Amino acid sequence: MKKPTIKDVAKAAGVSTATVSYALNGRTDKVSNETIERIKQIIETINYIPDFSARSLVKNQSKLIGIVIPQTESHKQLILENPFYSEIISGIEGKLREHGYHLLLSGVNQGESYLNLSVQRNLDGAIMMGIYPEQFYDGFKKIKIPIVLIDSYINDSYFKRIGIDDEYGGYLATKHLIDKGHSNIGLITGAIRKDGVVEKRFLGYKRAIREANFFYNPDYVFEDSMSYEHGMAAGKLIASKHPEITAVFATGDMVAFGAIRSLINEGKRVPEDISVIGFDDISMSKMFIPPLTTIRQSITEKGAVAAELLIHMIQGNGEQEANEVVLPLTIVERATVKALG
Amino acid sequence: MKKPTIKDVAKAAGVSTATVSYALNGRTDKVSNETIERIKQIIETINYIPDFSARSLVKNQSKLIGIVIPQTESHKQLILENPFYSEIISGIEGKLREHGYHLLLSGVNQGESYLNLSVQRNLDGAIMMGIYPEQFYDGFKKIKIPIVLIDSYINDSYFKRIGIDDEYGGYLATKHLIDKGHSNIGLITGAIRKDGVVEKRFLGYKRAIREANFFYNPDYVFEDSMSYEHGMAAGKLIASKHPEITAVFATGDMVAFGAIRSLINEGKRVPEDISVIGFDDISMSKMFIPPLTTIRQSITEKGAVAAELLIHMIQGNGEQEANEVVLPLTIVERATVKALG
DNA sequence: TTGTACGCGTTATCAG
DNA sequence: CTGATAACGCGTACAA
Repeated sequence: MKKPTIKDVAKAAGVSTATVSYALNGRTDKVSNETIERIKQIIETINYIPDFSARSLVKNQSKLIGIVIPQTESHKQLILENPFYSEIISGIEGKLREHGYHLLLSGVNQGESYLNLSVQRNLDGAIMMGIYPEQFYDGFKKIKIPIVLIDSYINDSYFKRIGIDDEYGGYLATKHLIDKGHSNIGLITGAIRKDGVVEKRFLGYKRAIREANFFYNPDYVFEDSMSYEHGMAAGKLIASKHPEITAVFATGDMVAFGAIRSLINEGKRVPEDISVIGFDDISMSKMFIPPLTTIRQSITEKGAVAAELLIHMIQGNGEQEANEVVLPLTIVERATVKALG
Repeated sequence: MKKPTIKDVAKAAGVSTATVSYALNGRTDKVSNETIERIKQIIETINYIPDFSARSLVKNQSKLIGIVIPQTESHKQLILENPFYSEIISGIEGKLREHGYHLLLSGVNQGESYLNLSVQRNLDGAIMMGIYPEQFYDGFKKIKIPIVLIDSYINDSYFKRIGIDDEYGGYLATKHLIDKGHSNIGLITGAIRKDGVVEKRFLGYKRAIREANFFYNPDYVFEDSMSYEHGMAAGKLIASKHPEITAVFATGDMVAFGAIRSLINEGKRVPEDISVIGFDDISMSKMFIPPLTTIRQSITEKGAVAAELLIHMIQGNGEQEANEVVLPLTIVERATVKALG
């Protein structure tokens, strides 16, 4: 048997579909309480479940939220291998569900646009991570979909933002190394792009260096991608070409893992010979051996707050709220940084 | 301006909506090629994008696939912290998208059922990981939603299954340790439940032990949850109470990480004092220090194949295909197992 | 409370 | 053979 519709309920209850609809939506002004009770009974027994497609069509809201995350080069796969993203998604999904929304997780094929998806599926909103070409943002503005940006420094009041003070984080990490007596401090980082988080962390690094009256040496920054592999490559370079470097700030934990690995491969001990500090505190960081000293941000909370902001925007309570939420940062000292001398 | 509908296209093209619909679906038997061309032009210029909700309503297919993954106790959050799940989701999403489907990622609130979601959203199919109460499976059968089970030993021809030979994997891991000269081999594992993957791995462990004519000692199996924390706890126990154990088989890589960590904390060296072998080969395993020796399965492929199976079922080509796909297993020797003596 | 038009796209039926 | 008309799927909300 096919699934029951609102008509079946109406028929069984001996009322009109309108009444059922009102009852369902708790419009006590439209239907008497007794009728509501009776209808609820019937819904129970025949096991009626409203169809979201139909609802979406008439109410023009899908209760569906999209999430835009970077993809692999080939655009074939999401980079969920990076635990940072999966943790944040966890946070988003939980909060969304709490408010009756669902999460549509999709990458985008070559050439196509996420905008298409948003329109097709009638997304009520979307959460974006990473930075993209400007036209990408413009597209969303044009179709008026509420957007929350995670870790973005795009300054446009159309979007709400949630992030951390990356510059301060970079400063904090570097300062920590300096306080421990290090002066030749390497930076291993993903691509430094304008308005990206990495740029800010880099800026913080430089500020700490300058503040300590050290010489900022561009040769000490190893910039490529935010990946384990790049960490490996940079670590190797440092071990072989820059033995004077005694400490490294990796702008992401995964990068730090790679660096530590190759440093050890090259015969260095961490932290005895060289200290490493990471950034993010993904769940793996405390499990790593040695446990990673890093700048902690609450990743799951970031996701949850992003979801909350978005829901407020969707429900129209967006104005009375801050355009930007900045989450706190702390340093968590574990076992990869050692005081010098 | 609001988004263009099929009517707008029809008006602009001077044809009926039916014609536009036919053109869109490439029904060359219904519309002349020229008309199709002209309509396509117009669609381009006014930027028309069909609405999936409307489509879903009439075609009764949503192009939406659900995915059921275990949740944390509180039912608040998905366990995406375990990279195993995120990697598999990566694989699923990529393949789904390739075929024009999208992924709905949702946990389930306390008391509610995933069935509700499936009906509401008109899911075309779902992929399930983990094992659940029987009624859960029955529900899906009742509403006739195609389901692919990942890592399940539920034997019911209604479902297609994708997995590995877990018993063999458990055997392989244990045998490897035995071949390296170990005889007192501990097992650290998640809950051993009937028809679960863990049970099979456990069985493989026992088979290898018996085959080698060793004594199977129940005291050597540390069963709790498939978590880093349990690995830690078990490792500590082994170090303190069972110094005679020289090798450990952890039925999941995360568990192995935890075990190694506490073993080291307790002053043991891995692998010099005690060997550890894991299971799964999540991407983190090769990054771990020391790199984890483990039983490798292609997690991403598992997801991709699951998606493919499901799509075939949905498209009705399910019968001509195997009910079960078993992916290969290999042992990857890294640095946590050492030959004895 | 109810009848019903409506939202959007599909498709069976009918006409040119 | 090309194209139009109209009913339909499901739930909502306005006018009565």
